[in-house]
Amino acid sequence: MEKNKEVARLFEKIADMLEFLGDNHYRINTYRRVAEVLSETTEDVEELVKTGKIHQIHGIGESSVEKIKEYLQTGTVSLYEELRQKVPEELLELLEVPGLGVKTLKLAYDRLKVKTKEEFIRAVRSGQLAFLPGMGEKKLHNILRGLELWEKSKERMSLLEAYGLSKSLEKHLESLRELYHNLQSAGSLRRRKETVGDVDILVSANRENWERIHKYFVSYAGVKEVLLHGETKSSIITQEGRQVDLRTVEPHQWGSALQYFTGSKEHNVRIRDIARDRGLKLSEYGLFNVDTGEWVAGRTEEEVYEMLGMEWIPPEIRENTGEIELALERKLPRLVELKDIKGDFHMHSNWSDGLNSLEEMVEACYRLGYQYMVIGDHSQSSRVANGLDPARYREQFRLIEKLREHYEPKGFHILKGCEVDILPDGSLDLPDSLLEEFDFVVASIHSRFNQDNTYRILKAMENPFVNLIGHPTGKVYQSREGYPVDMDKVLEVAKETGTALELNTPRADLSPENIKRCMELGVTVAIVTDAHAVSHLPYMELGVGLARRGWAIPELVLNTRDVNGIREFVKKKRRLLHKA
DNA sequence: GCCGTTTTCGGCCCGACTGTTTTCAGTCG
Repeated sequence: MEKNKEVARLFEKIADMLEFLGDNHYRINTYRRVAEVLSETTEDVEELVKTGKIHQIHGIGESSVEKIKEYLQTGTVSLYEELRQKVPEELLELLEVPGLGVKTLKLAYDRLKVKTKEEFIRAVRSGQLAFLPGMGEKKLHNILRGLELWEKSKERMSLLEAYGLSKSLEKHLESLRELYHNLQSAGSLRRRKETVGDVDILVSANRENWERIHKYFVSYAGVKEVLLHGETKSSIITQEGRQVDLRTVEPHQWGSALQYFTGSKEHNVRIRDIARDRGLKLSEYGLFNVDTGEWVAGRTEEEVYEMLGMEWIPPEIRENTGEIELALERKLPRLVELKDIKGDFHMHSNWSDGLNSLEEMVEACYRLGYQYMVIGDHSQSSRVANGLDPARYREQFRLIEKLREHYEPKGFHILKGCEVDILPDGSLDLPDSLLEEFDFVVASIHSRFNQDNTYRILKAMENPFVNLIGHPTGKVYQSREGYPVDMDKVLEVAKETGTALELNTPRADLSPENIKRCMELGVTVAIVTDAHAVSHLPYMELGVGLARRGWAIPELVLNTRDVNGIREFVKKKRRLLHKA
């Protein structure tokens, strides 16, 4: 799928360049749309061209197909080459900076003759930019802050990016399957941290195969630079500037190495202390008797923890925040697992701002083995997201009812739902008379992110038809801090009203601390993917990991209930609030 | 540039928010 990303990146660049030149924005938007479709599709672009299926994809027209073909044949597109002559390509990379747009870059280019990222940053820091029309003190300050955020975000990647990258490399290594015993990503990715520095892939194999494995690893298509190429360790930098390390160990070292490279550092320091107290020494090569130097354990992680007198500890909670004490007493709670998950509550179709049709989303959820799904397209006030008005929801109901005839007999349930906007005054974007007809309602804030929004959330939870508060803190990783919100009050009212709080996987906006508090107070959490395409649905695995970091137990995770349990959850709140 | 049960032209990307302004421009979702 590297080719899909390459072509998508190229179309994205063309769009940016056209925008810089002030081209027709509908045309620009088309290029962006093609890029999006290509990067989200699950099929290989070369295959799509070969079979001619590319012509059937909505949003990709004749002109785009020609450019894709040209790229696949020649490695570039003539329009792109032409644009490069007219546009300072490197400068446009700064469009990633929050608060910086094409107009500001153009202004600096025209007036200050700024052509590179370096030159632009220098112009901002030296105050030169301030002399340009429309540039006040605050604007300059915001650009500086944006630059800081941008530079910081380049240091670490989001969990989603790291996950995608590791999957891609795992797939690459898959063709050597007969050469190794085990393969797994370790480090903060395995611990499901919100941000990941670099991806660590660990492989156990017989020593004679190591050389071939490393050689093949560095031949990955997305490599920009090979930092290190050895027999036990190799490091590459990808086109996106991300580092991936590969380490090889012998099969009998697998468990101790996985334990060692998973961390966290704090957890491992404590674990090694415990080993020392028992006359043992723990390293990535195994657990050894200090006196005799004899190898004691290391084949599996379970074996290592067992020899240290404790039960196996899930990677997501290895932070030395109490998990070791509980493991020694063998009193760790059973955390929620992917296999407990019976459905997803928040996703979009192309009825609003999703990429795939409702039919495609339904089929994909069915194939994931879920028992149910909730479609949750945006409501009318989200105009950019093509939100639905009551009439279109009712039209969607009819389609859902039709699809049910096919899926219900298979034991798969399609629940009518929506993601209704919580308006500035805390009221909802849809009338109660319509909300009542949904099987499940998600309510979210999509405006006024800079103010305290506690009152809006509380008011929405008081509505008997609202079952889940979408992305309750408003945080979006690396681009938005989230609005101030009084979590104590939100948790209290969530508990009182029987409303669940959303752990939104791509945003990672319910922190492990907040999830822990939900667990302590008995507030139900729902893990959702907020999928805008079929390809996003498997992120559930990461959502479960994020929940586990907050020590989430199955009893308080809504997705572990069966469809009757969900209907009961909805009914219970309606009964409770109607009485009041 | 793409699309079409209003179909080969004309509509699609609108409105909030912020900041620099005195009536508007840039960014973002």
